[in-house]
Amino acid sequence: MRAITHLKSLLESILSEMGAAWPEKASIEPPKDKKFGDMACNVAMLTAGKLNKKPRDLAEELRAALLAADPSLSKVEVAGPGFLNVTFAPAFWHSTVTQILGEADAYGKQDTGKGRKVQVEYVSANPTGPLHIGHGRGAAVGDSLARLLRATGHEVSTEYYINDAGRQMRLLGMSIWVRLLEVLEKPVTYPEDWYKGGYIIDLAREVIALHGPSIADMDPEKAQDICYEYGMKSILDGIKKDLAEFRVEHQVWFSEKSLVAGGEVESTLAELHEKGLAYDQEGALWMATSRFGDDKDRVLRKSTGELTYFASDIAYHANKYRRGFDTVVDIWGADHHGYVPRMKAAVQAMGRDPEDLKVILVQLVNLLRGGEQIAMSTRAGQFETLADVCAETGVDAARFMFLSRKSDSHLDFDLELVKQRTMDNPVYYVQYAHARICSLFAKAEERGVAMPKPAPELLARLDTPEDLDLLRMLEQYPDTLASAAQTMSPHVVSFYLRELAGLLHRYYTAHPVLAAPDQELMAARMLILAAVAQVVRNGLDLLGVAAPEKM
RNA sequence: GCGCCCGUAGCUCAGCGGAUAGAGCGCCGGACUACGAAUCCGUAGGCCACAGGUUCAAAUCCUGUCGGGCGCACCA
Repeated sequence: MRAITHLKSLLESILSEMGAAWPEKASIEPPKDKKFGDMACNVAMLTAGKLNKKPRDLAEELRAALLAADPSLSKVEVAGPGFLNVTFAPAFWHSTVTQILGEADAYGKQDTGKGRKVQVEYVSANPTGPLHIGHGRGAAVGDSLARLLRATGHEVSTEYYINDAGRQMRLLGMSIWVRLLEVLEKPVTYPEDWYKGGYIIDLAREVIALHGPSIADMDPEKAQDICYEYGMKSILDGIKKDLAEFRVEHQVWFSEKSLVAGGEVESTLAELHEKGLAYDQEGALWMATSRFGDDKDRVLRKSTGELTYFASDIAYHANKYRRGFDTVVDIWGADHHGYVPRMKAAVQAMGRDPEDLKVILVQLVNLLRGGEQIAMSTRAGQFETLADVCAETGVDAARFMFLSRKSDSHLDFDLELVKQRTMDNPVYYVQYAHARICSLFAKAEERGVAMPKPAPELLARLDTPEDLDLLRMLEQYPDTLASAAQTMSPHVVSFYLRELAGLLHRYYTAHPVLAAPDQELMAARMLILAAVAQVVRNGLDLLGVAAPEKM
């Protein structure tokens, strides 16, 4: 981070003296190949035209100016069509160790969000059954994203929307009721589309235990209400427990019912009417979403008089903005992608920029065991639920797996692989890096070696290629965090950690620490390892994965 | 039929305007009388689905084709 911002400000001031501004598209980034130095910049190619110069000539001028401006640049070269390849003096990199150890848990945090209020709504599964593994992925992504946004200076609130009104809930009540009658050996007529899972039978038994068998003789509608109330509460409790177990916290649990009861849906519809964005046709109430780029208009209230989910979703989002959020992030299953245009339309109808709503689509998870696909359909396979999966693989492994892919690509989740404690399984590779360092420090303590204080003379001993690779990587951590937050992609962090862990393991085999040739070198190496451990810890924390000291 | 996402090493995936396309696994061959071998080192493996275009520069952007997934209800 420092390297980039530092270089950029140098170049900006040089360019402004030449009468050119920093072009938006200009980039400063570590080149793929180390032989091109620490940082490569393409600004000469992009501004040469404006200054009426050849890219390489401009690059040469910038090179000279850079070297004159800052002694911490040890080398600047012009390469290829006009790249500036910059190398920093080792002391520059050494100082990142001091910075990391000084900032500790705060290293990498930044205020790019400038306190923007962001809400992340995720999971929000209908309380009609336990969470399955697909919800787990959404939970991991949402939770990690919230951590990422907090670490970059956003004011984040996390939320779970409970669909406790409408048809699905009636179906839940009916399903329990039907099972209840079965259990009591009463005549049953089966409704359409009911929930057939085994847990429904358990719920039915519990209702019987609570209210007695006489419930079967009650007015069915009343009985179903009881069933629904009990079932929803019980299932929701289960969901909360599973999420807590998965280290996922929602600060707000928002009830759809409360929205309806509070009249917010009606008032939202009235507002749309006033704005001329809602109209009646064929006995239904429609919203003119097609005016905002949707394929067609959508129904708000069916001709039966029933509200659609879309209607309450609009009211819900209006409510979110009323609460003062600048940006609202919704995390949905990818099968809902067709819903995005209408929701964006609704946001615009509220007079908002469609960008104020960010929808992250999470692809469904393909659950495997040893390469064989496990059916995820209604038939309750024994490892289908999130809780069961976590019990088998552990929370760390499951979370890391979920966060190690782009969220919009399909994910193969192989139970055999995820629970394996080998290097096939990246979570242990990363955790091992941390544990390795910790156990080294434990050994040092045994031998009465104290953790040294960072000092430039000491750090100057870190001069091998492995040292510099590691230092550069450590310095890159804040940049990684920034780009992960900016693109809302937690997987960027997990890729970074794997790479950092790789460098650490290589370092570890290449350079003895406690057995270093002299005391000073030992101290210097302890410092760089302490910095690595700190960054691994910070990164894993963003993923909600533990950094164990022993494994 | 229309729309969205995706086709990158044998497998699972990064990279999404920049310089010779990367990682892990798997294969093959090496490294413990050194701080944890849950590790490391090395070899092999690619016309980045295909065809056009835009650009000084394309895996990356645009168009089309082919293949895979998902949506297209007065369902959620």
